[in-house]
Amino acid sequence: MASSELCQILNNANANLYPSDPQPNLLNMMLRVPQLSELTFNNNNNINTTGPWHQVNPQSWSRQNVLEWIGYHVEDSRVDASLLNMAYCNMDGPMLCGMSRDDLMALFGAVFGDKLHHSLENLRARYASDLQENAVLSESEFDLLDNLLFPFMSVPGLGPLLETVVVQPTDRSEVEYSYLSEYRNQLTPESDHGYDSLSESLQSSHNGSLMNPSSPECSGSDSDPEYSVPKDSVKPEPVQAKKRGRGRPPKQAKGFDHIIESKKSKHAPRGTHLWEFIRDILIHPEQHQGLMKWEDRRDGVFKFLKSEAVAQLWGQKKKNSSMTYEKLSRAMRYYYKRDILERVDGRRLVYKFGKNSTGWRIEATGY
DNA sequence: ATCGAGTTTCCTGATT
DNA sequence: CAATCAGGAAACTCGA
Repeated sequence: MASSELCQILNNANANLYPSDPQPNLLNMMLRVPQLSELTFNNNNNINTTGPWHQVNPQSWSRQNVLEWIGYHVEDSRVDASLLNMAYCNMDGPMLCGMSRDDLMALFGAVFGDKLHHSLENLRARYASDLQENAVLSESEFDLLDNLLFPFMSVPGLGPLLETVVVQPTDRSEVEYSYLSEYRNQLTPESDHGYDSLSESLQSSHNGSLMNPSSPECSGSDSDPEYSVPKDSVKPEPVQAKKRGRGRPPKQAKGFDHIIESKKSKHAPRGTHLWEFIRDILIHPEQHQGLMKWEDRRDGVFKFLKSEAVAQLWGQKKKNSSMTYEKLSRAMRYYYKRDILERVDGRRLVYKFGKNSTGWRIEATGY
């Protein structure tokens, strides 16, 4: 997709959203249609950029920083990004900091808006008490961010957009289409109500608050474990038992090859290793209630509460409907050799993070 | 084209 | 008995 087309989409989306009726005060300031020049950034020449958002005081954030920050929380909260309107994201740090909790909740919905507000307050407090505005993050913090930021690209809608808007390398058209086609391929006849594509979702008209809790669209996304485990969407009887996914081919063809197009994304996204997936479930318990729990938070000992559900989630993430705890646990056991996990003897479903795993420690997660 | 990493799948046997 | 653990072997994808 050419950048001009993207700009067109954004402009159309905003024109649809805000035809003529002027909005009051602060909101009004934000409803200006973003111009391409404001939304594109050169890789080597970060106009509008002051640095990574997590290293800069929110008061000094550029528009790009704000976009990245929102994108981070979209992924973190498993929000269906196709419902986000980019116009709401079109603000810089000072403007963002001028918004009240109510403003954010009005724009982003009660739950997500509140989360954004909470995050913003934390960041502001941190920088208020820390004069080193551009302090370098610890290794573990960087590691965590590195792992958490990359999954943007797997957020329906926002992923491709952020790739274009935020990263803007020389040619992303293939990547964008790869992502979009992947999302489409994930849709099944039963579940085909969440989103169609970035452009369609952006061009559709959402009135009022952009997050509508009652909307069925709010309850599912690719990385949205509890809400969209495709219990009944597994397609039986593949037309043809062709090679699929990683690993030794199953004896009996399973899965939904005919749904997933053979041409997959060339990228193996970072931050998608099994242990990272497990870690992220553990450090975001509010989003994965009852799946896993810490046995000893300090020492990194954790337990599977719903082993098969976690396996299903992992399978969902890897687009492998035949994943089981049996197989997942085999992969877990391979981590012992690499000191990513340590053995916990005599306790079923209990594992412990090893010295080569990162990002789970309290000081790194804040949880 | 090749290789290594990181799984995925299957399997057998042991343990809880 | 079912679920889980252990770990070997082979197959596979992806990125380098």
